Order: sequence, then structure tokens, then C-alpha cells
Amino acid sequence: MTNRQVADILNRIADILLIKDENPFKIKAYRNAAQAIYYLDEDVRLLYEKGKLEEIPGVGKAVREKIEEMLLTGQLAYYENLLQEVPTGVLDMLAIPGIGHKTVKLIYEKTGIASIDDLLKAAEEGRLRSIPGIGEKTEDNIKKGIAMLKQNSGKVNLGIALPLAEKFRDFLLADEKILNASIVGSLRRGKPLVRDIDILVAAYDYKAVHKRAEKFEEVKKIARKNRENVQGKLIYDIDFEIIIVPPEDYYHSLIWTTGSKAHRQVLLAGVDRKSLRGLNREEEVYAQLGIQYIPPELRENRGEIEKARLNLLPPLVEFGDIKGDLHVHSDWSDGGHDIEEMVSKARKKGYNYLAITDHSKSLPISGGLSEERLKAQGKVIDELNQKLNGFKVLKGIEVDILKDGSLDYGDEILENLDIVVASIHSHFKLDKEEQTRRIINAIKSNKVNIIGHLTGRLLNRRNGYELDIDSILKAAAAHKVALEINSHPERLDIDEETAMKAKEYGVKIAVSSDAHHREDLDLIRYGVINARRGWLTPDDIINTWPLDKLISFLNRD
DNA sequence: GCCGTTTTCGGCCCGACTGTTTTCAGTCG
Repeated sequence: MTNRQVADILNRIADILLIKDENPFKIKAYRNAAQAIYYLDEDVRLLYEKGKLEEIPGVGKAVREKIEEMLLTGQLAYYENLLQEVPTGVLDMLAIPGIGHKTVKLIYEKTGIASIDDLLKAAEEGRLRSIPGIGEKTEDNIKKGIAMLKQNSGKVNLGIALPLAEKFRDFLLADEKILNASIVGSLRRGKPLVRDIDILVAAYDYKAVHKRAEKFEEVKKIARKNRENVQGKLIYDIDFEIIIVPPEDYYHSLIWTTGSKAHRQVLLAGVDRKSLRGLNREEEVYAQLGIQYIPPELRENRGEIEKARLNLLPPLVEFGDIKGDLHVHSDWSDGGHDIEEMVSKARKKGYNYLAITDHSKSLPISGGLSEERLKAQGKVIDELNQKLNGFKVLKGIEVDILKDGSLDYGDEILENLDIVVASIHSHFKLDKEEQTRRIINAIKSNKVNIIGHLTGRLLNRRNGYELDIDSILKAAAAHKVALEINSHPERLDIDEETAMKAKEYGVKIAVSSDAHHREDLDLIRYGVINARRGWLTPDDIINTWPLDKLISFLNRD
């Protein structure tokens, strides 16, 4: 069992206890333990073997015993028993935005409805409003919430799909009969949500590929296999396909299977693929076609082929270009690590600077900082900077943009910080005009450097609020305010289209992790992928710049 | 269920908004 699977079961237990109206702190304890396991940088099995499970913060005797049982037997009696009490369909209902565990429990107990589909039917037939405590609006919100869920159902985000695909690819590559392997399809192009995982392999012996694939621990089911491919399901119900080609066909097939369909149709129109056999790199295939190499993230037929024919593709930002992270939380608010631990991880990543941007006072649940605590944090950072050689910690804040567009601190507080990220965490339902005006007000304050997660979207969970993007970009350009690409795989906000547009308006971008945990600094890779899909170069991205250039930008020099 | 330099029991635990009802429960970030 992987760390992720153990964490998933602990979370599922928490869900069931929620429906059963158990002690909230007990539920929190399971969630804490799940999170701790999820974030472990070591295999939980190794810790078990060393007898160190209880050293994980949040894991005590009870959870330790449950983890041991899961590792030894692959299942957990306590969990199986709980599942007898609460059907999984009821747990699925917890994912519906707008209703919580109390409402789910109420509906289940009063009507016996135990699946999202039955719930939708009941809502459409107006049967829910007769339940005491549920009215027309809640019924309406349930319908909307389910529609939202269904909109992307079957797709998973990059944060789930990419690590799983990489693990699968590496597992395949470890077989000597598999001569080459690459992730392909929309996942290779870096789309934020993907329907399946496709892997292209080069091999003469297709049966060896079948055999190897069947052995991968996270394969749940093989649906079909033949000379050309293996198809089936992975954990989380993600479909996969392994496409098998002989080595001489590997590189042109890489282009074919990476897509997009529109890209390859234009690129390979009138080309006999046989003429592309026997090449040794993907770059050689493009060279043979007489055009510049096109990185996978650009292959969407959005003008990249025309540009490549003229050798005019921009030098896209790369992971190694990132010199620092400008949106990071610490344990001063809702982060999991202290400032020094975050700095240490940032240095390991080869960064030169890191901005600590905890939450402001309007977010008490997230431990938002009072003016006094913010000042105290500033002192700690000053002292830390004295000790650091060749590394700078920037004093920052993720300040809340309040309902009217004013900021959560006065000017005198914000002026004393190195960097101000401003974000919306409340009043998501304002209409387009009000929400746009609100953000533009924040931009016009001249106290803000970066607007965090502009649209508030949560992939698969919540649509972003509607905004007049052009007006916002105009204001941001005029006031030297950058927009964030929030790298969290559930956000990737702003999206690639807005990033492209920002560039047209001359608005700079910060690719930030929004890390709440040391390991979250690694999420930046998803933001970089997103930036590449938006055609961005290092010049467009302020945290690829050296510190002095960044500081002049922050000071609006 | 976890935790502990105010320690082995009692604390953990915010506050605004929404929706359903008339004074509060549920949801969310």
C-alpha cells in the first residue's frame, strides 16, 4: 500500500465519522494523520519496519495500529465495518458543494437516498424541499452543485495523473525488454485535467510489455491487450493505454500520440510516416519536417506550427529558470512548517529567494496575522536574513481583498513589507461587475504587487467567479501589478489563456506554489507547465529574475 | 484520537454569510 492509499482510507474514515456525527476532534485527528502520511517524504512501510510510525506527528497508538493492519493485510476491519453503516454513495454526496455532512445525513436518514444520481433525481422532482430544514434554495443549490461535479467527472488533475504516470513509465522502463517509454497524450502536453494516462513504449516483444504492465501495483484491471496496446484501469479509476511500437517507429509515434489531434493533422498533412522511421530523437523528426522543434505544451494548433516554420517560437520558461517562490505560508498562519524549514527546502531547490506570505487577519481560521504578529514575524525574518548567505527571505503577506476591494491592512503596514500578494477568500458570489471592480480597486491601491489566484477556480470543484479580464489586465499593466499562476494542481489559476492575454497587455506573471507545507514547494512544476502552455518565457515571469531586478519591480521603479 | 517545558486529562474549537425559520443551524475558507 502506498502512502497515498493509506492517507485516502484515513480520510474516508473521517468522512464516515462525520456522517455519524462523531466528535469533531476525533475526525480532525484522522484528517491530521491522513495529511501527515500524505506528505511523508519516506515510504510509510519503511517507517513501519523501523518501528517509527508513532514518531509521525498526528499518529498515536490507535492510528498506528490501523496503519499496521493496512500494511500487513491490505485492508482494515475497522474501516470495512464503518462502510457497513454508511453506504459509499452517501460519502460521495459530501463532495457536492453547498451542502455539508449535516444535510447529507439529514437527507439520507429521511429519504434513504444513497447516491448522487438518486439525489439529483429527487431534487429535480422537487422532493427534497418537503424535508424539514431544506427549502427551495438548498434544493436548487444541490442541483447546481451536482451539475458542477458532473461537468468534469472522469477527469483528474495533473497533481494526481502526472506522478502516477511517471511511476508507471519508470516501472515499464525498468524491464529490459522495454527499450523506451514516454508519457504521451494530453498529459504530456500538460493539460490541467486529463481523462486518461497514455504511455508509448518501444519494444519488439509485445507479450513482455503485457506481462510487465500487469505487474504494476497500481493497475486495477486490464481490459484488453494485443500487439498494439494494453488498456485498463489504474487506481482512482483512471483509464490507461500503453501503445506498443517497434523501436524504429518510436520517435514519429511520439509526435502522433502526443497530439493534439489538431496539431498533428496540420503538422503531418501529406507526410508519409514511413519516411520518418529510424530517427533517434523527437527533435530529428521536426528537423526532417523542416521546422523548429515544438515543445509538447505548445502542440494545440494555436499558431505554433506557423511560428515554428519561421523559427520564431519563444524560448519557453523551464523549471531551472525559477529563482524563488513568491507565495508561501508558514506556521505563523496555516502552514505546516516554520520559516526556517521552508527556507531550507527552498535552498535545496536551488532558489535564491523566498517570500513568506502568510494570511492576513480576516482569515482567522487560517491563523491570519494581526498587525502585531505580522510585525513580530518581520523581526524574525530580519534576524534570519542576517544568518543567511546568498539567500534572501522577503517579508510578505497574502492580504485579503475585502468585499469592497479595500485591503485587510492599512497602508502603513503594507508599505513596510517587501512584497504584497492580494487574494480573494470571501464573497465569491458577487456579480461580474462588482467582482471586477473589487479587484481593480485592490490593484489601484498601489500597495499590491501580485494578485493571487485571480479567478478562485478549483478544478473539478468550483468554477471561478466571472471577471472582466481585459479591464483587470489594463489596470494591472498600468499599476505594475503582476498576476499569479498559482501552481496548486487544483487551481492553476490564472489559466493558460489568461496568461497569453496577460503577455499581450504587458502584464508580468509570478509562478508561485502557494505552499502550505515544505514539500508543496515542489508544486511549482505544475505552474511552470501551465506557464509553458501560455507561451511564457523567463522574461515574462518575475520569479525567474535575479533578486535586484525583482526588487525594482516590486518597488515599481 | 492526539497531545503535553502550565502534561496523562481536558483542550483541541474562527467568524461571516446563507438559508430556513423567527432565533438558529449549516457551510465555507
